[in-house]
Amino acid sequence: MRILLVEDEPELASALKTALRRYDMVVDHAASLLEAGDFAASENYDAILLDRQLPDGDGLTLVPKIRARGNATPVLVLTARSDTSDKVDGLDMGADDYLAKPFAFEELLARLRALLRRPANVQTQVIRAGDLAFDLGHREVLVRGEPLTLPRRELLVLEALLRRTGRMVQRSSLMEAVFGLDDEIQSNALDTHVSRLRRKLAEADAKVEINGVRGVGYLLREIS
Amino acid sequence: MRILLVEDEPELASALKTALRRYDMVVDHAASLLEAGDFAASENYDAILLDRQLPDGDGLTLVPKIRARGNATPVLVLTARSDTSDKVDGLDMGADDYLAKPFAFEELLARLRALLRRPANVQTQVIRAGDLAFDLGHREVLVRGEPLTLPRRELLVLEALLRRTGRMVQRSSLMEAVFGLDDEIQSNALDTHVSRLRRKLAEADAKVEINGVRGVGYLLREIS
DNA sequence: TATCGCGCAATGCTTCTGCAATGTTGGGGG
DNA sequence: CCCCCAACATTGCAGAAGCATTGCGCGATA
Repeated sequence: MRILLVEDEPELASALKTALRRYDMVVDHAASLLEAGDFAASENYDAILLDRQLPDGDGLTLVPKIRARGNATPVLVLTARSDTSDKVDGLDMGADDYLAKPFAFEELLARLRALLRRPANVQTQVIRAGDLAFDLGHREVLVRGEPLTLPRRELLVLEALLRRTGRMVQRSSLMEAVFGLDDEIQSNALDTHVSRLRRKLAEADAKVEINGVRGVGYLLREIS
Repeated sequence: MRILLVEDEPELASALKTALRRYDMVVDHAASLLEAGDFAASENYDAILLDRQLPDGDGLTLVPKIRARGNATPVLVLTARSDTSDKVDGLDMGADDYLAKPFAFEELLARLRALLRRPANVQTQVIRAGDLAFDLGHREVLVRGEPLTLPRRELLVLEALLRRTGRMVQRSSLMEAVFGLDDEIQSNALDTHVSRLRRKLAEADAKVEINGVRGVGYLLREIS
């Protein structure tokens, strides 16, 4: 899951980023309207967290702009103002939800999950392959019922591959799933994670294997 | 956005169609399993809404069928039955999400959006010939649903030929497609790649064959 | 502060790929 | 009608490019 966080206050931004990371989200941070527009145009996000008060204008104006580009990414607006008229404004302009500051992080997360349609209490989606079961909602990997704990980046790699079990995942697409924009990667970090993941899958005897395809990417397949 | 709606109950079908149109989706409607199979084979859809109870059988059986043809279109299953075992069945057969009737239209739409938002499920162009399916976007070749991994140059040869299945491709045009303008090739490298590709296509029994035409170039034909 | 995750870089290895040598085919001229 | 040459087919090989693996150190986390 990839989130665009638009928030100019550095302290809050950094706190949110850290908190969201803990839920295995890849977070890109934009501190201004301008930056946010660029980010939203160039990447695919699963949701946008949007502050209204930004140095270069009202965050809300971003919404019709990206909607006009045919982008339906759910937007959750954060704001200090909380009267009803503000809320109506926000929703009218195409935002999907509205949260007044100050807020409890729990509530933010709950609303975010609702936007992403991953309510924790409802039956969550599980992807299976080989003896693996990846519970997308609980961010948990089971091998024949036994939990397999994986570090964040490896989990993201596995998720991206599992979503296309048996089929190619381009290298670029994997990079997008695993790294945010400000993770400046200039090495074979992805290969590293794949390698470590491979070892763990083999050790757990998960009955899946990750094949690399030179010049294209990776694919995960079930083995008997 | 192009949706295939598979639903035999006329009233519900028509209501859904109208509702989805309102969200700028192009909806094709199939009322039977047979019809659905034809539609899915001949068009590229961004998602399929699939009812299970159809006059000529269980809608779910459609899923493995289209997957076997190398079609990865996300499928959202609609059903009256809603016990957990049914859901697991559905997801195991390759469906992407599951929604029990009766449902709120809002929820259907949200789940549909969620499916379409997954970057992995962005519909890319697929060229078919014989038992081959070349997914241009993912740079992947499937033979009857099984991935066939090919090195870059052979992939380029195949792509160029597939784009003109059954018609001549001039040698010079192939050269350009495979080596680009920068590579200075001064050998029979192209012939080499064609040869290696031929062997792999034969081994995979892809039901296509590459014919050379002296002095002109190559063409790819389907064989029975 | 001890642990763990993570990016990085060095190393070794696999696979690709251009090339050339050799085999095969086909068509036009003698 | 047959031969010969040119064009294509196939295969082994070696250089190169890309990938896999591993140890290391820094920095984040608890």
